[in-house]
Amino acid sequence: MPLPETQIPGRLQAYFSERGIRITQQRRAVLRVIETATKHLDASQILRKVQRVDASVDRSTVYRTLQLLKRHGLIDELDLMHIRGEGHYYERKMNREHIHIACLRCGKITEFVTSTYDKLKQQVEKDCHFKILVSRLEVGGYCSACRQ
Amino acid sequence: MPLPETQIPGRLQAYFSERGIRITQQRRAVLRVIETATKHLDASQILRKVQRVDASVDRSTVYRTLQLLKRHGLIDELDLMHIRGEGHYYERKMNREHIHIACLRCGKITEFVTSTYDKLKQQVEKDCHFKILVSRLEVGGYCSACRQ
DNA sequence: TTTCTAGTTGCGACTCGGTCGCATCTGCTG
DNA sequence: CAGCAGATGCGACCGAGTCGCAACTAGAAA
Repeated sequence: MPLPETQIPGRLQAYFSERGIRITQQRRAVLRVIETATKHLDASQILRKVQRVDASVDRSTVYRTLQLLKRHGLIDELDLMHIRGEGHYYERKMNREHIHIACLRCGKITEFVTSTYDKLKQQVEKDCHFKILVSRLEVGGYCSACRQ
Repeated sequence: MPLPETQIPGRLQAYFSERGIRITQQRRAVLRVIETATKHLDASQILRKVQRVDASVDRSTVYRTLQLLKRHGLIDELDLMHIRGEGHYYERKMNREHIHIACLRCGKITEFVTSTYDKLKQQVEKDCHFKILVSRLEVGGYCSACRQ
């Protein structure tokens, strides 16, 4: 019998409890929003979604949780070429790093995975004697629809 | 690995006068600072350097000039993995796009040019039917010195 | 050389993303 | 179930960047 959905700890929550990081109601809500997000969210969007579950959650709690996740390498921070505003977008860290392709006209974000990216990072590590922990490749331009 | 200084001084100003963009004392000072910079500067560093020449230049003039340069594709805007603060860094657009490698411990920024990067961008254009105008690849990790 | 004006500037007020200090509260372990 | 380290909410704060407006100026035209 599977547990009811609210009791299934997500991957992020599992990571927290394994490491003895305290899981609070507020954190659980933030993690849930990030885990179930279908697109890139910025901090204020995350806050709004969290507050639909628990209206008392504060901005700073969301920011602090995002910092925590970033420090543990569980989320990636994106700029998305500053298409809308100056803030950052967040997404769960995926198994495979991918390229973010942002259309400067319609604002659509596409993700693209290719082994060439992995090769490029390997080359940087070798040629520059550098240990890569995070990388971010963002591309801006016009998608095929907008070029018509 | 650092790029050679191949830029002819005054190119930005030349671009302006060719296009009939008004050249003011303030703009001249900002362009000069950007053209003679030996490292990546953020807006407030540019302002400080400009004010050493003309103390009356205002923040907003620097920001407006940076916007102008960005719009004309004459400078690149960098995040540099937010090593110090949230602001942006600027550099003259080079002939060849390069990767920015930021050491998360000592803060050193290295630039790296490779044809693999060009190939990767070509692949994105082809596979995603996307016209790339700007791209930004930033890498964070530990340099060889900091790993000792 | 002087005149004229569209474009630029300085200023101050503002927005917005993000941080911090502090009093209060709460997961968690014993 | 008690104790407390660590998390939260709140409000003040910070720094980056923007904007409206009156004053100024580069540079074309006379």
